[in-house]
Amino acid sequence: MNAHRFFHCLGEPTRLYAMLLLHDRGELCVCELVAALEQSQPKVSRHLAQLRHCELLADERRGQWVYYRLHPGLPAWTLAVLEQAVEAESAALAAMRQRLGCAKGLPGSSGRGALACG
Amino acid sequence: MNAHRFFHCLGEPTRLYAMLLLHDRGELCVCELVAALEQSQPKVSRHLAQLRHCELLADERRGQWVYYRLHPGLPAWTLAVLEQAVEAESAALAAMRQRLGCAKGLPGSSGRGALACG
DNA sequence: TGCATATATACGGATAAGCGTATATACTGC
DNA sequence: GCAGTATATACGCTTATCCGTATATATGCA
Repeated sequence: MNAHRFFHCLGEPTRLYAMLLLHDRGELCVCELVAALEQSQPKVSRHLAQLRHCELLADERRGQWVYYRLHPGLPAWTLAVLEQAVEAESAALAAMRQRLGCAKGLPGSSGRGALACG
Repeated sequence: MNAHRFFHCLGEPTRLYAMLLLHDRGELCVCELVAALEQSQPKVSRHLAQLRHCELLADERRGQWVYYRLHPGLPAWTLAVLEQAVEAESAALAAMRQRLGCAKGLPGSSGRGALACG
């Protein structure tokens, strides 16, 4: 894993936030990411594919859904970088977490802590 | 300082290595960076200007030379990221340090530890 | 089989990045 | 002023990046 390649991947907001969300939640399916990121499905899917090709993410199909997670082979320094980014982007991350909580009709969610959602 | 902007700046090898060298050495003039990075002067200068505009670097002219250093206003998390990158790029960094040591005819250097240079 | 949902990809076009070359600007010392 | 060194920028070009839209593929269920 090359440092400038890794940073290049994180240099685009949709990719960075997807990485941060997956670091935070362990795994998420594409439609959850689409909801949390508030971006179009093709756009999110394309960026996920790119992160997958760079081996920053791993995917697994489960029925109708494809779940993404951080690639298990990521070196420790990349995780340390992500944790710094979590700190730097805590506000944006909080908003995305809330959108995840509010996401309805997603696999396994019957309102996942969505008590405060309008 | 926005995380994806910062990562975007580090997503290009010349810029990343310039940042790492400056993190390592405190300050360097452009011709030292040109020597260490083994890239053309206009290329290095352009990337330094970009890092300056993004407020990742600060510059100071001293006579004929312009010295660059990490911008004093950089938030702590960016420095923590750079330190992770130092770890990831230690081999490349070692080679660049050696080229710096060997650089002759540079301001203030009469062969700065250049004993082992061919 | 046929339809709905989830996800991926192809296509075309706009914009941004990056580079080499040439040149401009700034400073030094004669 | 002039020559030499250091640095910055302009120009033209090529390639990469990113996006919306449309469509293809995969799965589940009636």
